[in-house]
Amino acid sequence: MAHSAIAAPTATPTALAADRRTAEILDRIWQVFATKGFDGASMQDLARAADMSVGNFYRYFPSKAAIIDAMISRDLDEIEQKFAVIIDSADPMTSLRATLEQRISTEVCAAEGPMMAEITAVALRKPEIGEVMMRMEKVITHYLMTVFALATGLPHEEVTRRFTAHAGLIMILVKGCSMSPRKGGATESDLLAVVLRTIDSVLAEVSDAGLKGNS
Amino acid sequence: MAHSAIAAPTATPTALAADRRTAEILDRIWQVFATKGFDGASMQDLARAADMSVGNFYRYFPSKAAIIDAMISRDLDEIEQKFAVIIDSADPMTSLRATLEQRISTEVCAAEGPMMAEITAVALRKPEIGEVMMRMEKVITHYLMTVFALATGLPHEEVTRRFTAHAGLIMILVKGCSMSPRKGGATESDLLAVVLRTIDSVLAEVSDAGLKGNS
DNA sequence: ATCCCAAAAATGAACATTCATTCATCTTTT
DNA sequence: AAAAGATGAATGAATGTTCATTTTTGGGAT
Repeated sequence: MAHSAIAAPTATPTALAADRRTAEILDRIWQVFATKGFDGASMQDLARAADMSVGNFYRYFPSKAAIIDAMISRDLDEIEQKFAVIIDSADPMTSLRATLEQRISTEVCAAEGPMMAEITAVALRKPEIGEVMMRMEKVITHYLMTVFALATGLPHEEVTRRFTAHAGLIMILVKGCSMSPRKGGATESDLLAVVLRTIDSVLAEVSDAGLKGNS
Repeated sequence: MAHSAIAAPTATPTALAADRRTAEILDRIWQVFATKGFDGASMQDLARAADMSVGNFYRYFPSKAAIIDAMISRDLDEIEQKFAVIIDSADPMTSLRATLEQRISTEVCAAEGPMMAEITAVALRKPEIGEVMMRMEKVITHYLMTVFALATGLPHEEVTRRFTAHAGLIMILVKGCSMSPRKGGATESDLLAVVLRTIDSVLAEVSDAGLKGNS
């Protein structure tokens, strides 16, 4: 019943084409969700935004939940790519910090905050989507643990035991920044600075554990 | 056009009765919003939850936005009462910390997180509600500044200049906690501890500014 | 190149619901 | 009995979903 709307990349070229098509559709409709909300956006709205007929739209997304599902999967793909770069870098911790700073300060698009807020709200309301979101946070946490393990030299298991909550705090901060009401376009620079300092202190705490443990 | 759904308490006894009535209605319907969302909840849903006819319901709330408006005003009233206690206490900073800890760790109701998430999402989507929410955050910030001023002995104006961003961070943390997905019922205690430690360090930073400035 | 055709993609009208909003009417209060 | 409170059926517009039909695509045979 609960299946990913974006199929895992199989060998079939048709499947790849379909994936590209759904990705293109997502590009066109995500703003509708951001501006009208999950229930506020009608299937006809979405179909029109995707520039296709209603009937055809149903061929790609049988429900709104499937769309959110696909969007989250897609975000996750982006995040995984970024983590791959971070983990491959010479200094993963510094690289992570840089990525987080960019994520916080850059307003990728004015509609990204509302989108994140909407997904968060829906996740708390609909269990099916809540699970998808939780999976995403689990994966992100896992990557963070990998970075922490690399940076401290501690075993992955110990890092997980000690710093999972730190990962949770970081995710709250990043989310909170993108969802904070923007006036001139970006989050107020003062708030941004304080949040960034907080992130630094969280990361420093992790790094310190590595120094002490490896003495 | 933009008016508060809960009228300011006038001298008329009728107005007081009306306020009590709307408050009672809010008590009955806020769960509907939390479980179905802003657009997902229909007027008939809300009227049924309020235990009255649809037509009568419109007499109290001419629109959904008016309901959210009233809910925010009501939350603000609660918050103002808490701040009144904090400011009157012997050690406002410690009292603030205690209140924040309670706010973070207590799950007042299972539906409060979804409600907060929903309001946040709607605020970013509908400008009319965004303004109301911003007013609320402005007021909260003002109260925090008052506490900070009391605790540091610094003038209100200087505190505002230096620590408004700190207030923003605190609000992000509190919001983030109530909106983080709960598994067993409350937020994971580990995450809670880390968040509380962060709040402590933010408050400590403010207090330190007082010690240095008053030397 | 050309023709053919089956599979896939795309259409949009149609149907049954549901929703927001109104209002003539009834009931309670003062 | 006047005023305020409360009712719920009625209306018209929107919405989710389906499906019979049309269009496009891709590739094998001529």
